[in-house]
Amino acid sequence: MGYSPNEASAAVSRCGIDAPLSELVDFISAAHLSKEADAEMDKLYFSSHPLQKDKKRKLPKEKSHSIKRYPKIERKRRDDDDDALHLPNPMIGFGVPRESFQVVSRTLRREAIGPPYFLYENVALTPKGVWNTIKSHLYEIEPEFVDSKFFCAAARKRGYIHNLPLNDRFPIQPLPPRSIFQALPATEKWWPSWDDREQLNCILTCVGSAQLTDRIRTALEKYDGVPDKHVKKYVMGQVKKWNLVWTGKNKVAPLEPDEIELIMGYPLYHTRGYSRSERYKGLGNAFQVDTVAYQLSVLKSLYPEGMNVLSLFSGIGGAEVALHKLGIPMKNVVSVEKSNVCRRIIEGWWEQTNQEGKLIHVSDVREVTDGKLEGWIRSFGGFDLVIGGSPCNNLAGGNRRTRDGLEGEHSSLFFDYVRILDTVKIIMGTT
DNA sequence: AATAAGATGAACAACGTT
DNA sequence: AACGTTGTTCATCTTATT
Repeated sequence: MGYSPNEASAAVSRCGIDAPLSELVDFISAAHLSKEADAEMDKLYFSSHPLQKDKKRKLPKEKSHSIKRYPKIERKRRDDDDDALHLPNPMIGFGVPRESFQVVSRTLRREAIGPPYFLYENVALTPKGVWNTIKSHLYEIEPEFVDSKFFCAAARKRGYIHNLPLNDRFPIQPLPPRSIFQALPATEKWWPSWDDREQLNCILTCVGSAQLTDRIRTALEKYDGVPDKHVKKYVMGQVKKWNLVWTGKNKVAPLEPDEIELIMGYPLYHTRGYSRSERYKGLGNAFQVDTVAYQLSVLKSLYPEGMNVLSLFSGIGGAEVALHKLGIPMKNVVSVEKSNVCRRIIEGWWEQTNQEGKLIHVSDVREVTDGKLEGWIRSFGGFDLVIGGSPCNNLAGGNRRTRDGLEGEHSSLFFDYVRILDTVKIIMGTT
């Protein structure tokens, strides 16, 4: 039962860090560079997506007499009491690398304009109305919904609200592998032809059980070649639900923590030294580094001397890692994180990467009082970036028990993010 | 006491059909 | 327009094991 150290180290060698890059996802190109920010926003969020339109157009045959190309959207626009946000499809936000569609400008309310810059993150698929509430507390800025499958080998649908510039974004180099085979080359020899996955589903905090692996193996061993239709369907359903990969004949297994570290954009062994449960939890709750870094990349030219960062709900330090990988120096970082395991992970990383800046740890957002903020701001000369994703526990689809919305026990800490951001802006005199 | 393992659906969007 | 189908999801809790 469980996974032996041998399996674990074998799993490390499954990772293809230096695998060459090639196109695997079939992108539809579209050249749109709009100067009309508002028109673009409207197109992006209140109508069908431009890429989707092109996709439709490229289909060989189309029933052109049909008026109902987007029945759902039409229905929504009529019915909804503006409590449902439109998720872009494909979920590429204001643009992703290697895709010509880009939104390069937008208009923000005066009180939303930085500095300080800020970036807020949470899961895209919340209960209805949540993102509208979040948006209403963050200067009515339109969320940017991005799926990390455009940056790495796993899906990760997230919403980001930020006041960052949009022009001249750039990704971390080298671009990470985006297919399963590139990210996990050793799985290819065991991969059945009838498993058509090219990318993984979202990395969660829990993994599939060994019993499930056994059940799937038993089901497959009855067959010599291709299994029956219903067995195939059962297996595909389970491997997708639990994000399993092929590690042997008729054998599937969950991803190893080391593999997840690389897919999520962290250094290998970023979370090493802690229990598997802690590693899965920390990584499952984390930023996908490349995705966030793409949005933060515009700060590099603005802060060549480095930044003062207020990192809320830091987790395993996704924001810090992203800035570091972008080559943006950190002068002072105030990192707020409840879990002491996560705090130690950040501290370890801070040491290992020889950071010259100063790291200050706070264990609870409620300890971040006006007075503390005032002290830091006086000492540093202000925060340049306030970044963080508040707890998603009560919003996430995987939560069977307490998915009770933004007012839930943990997710309501969002309002502390708002409180702290507001206070920082007031003290810095930008409102 | 810490850790691992296993069991536990529903909400919601996307897509298809009628 | 309406309705059914398919698919995805930063989790929580209890129990067993170390």
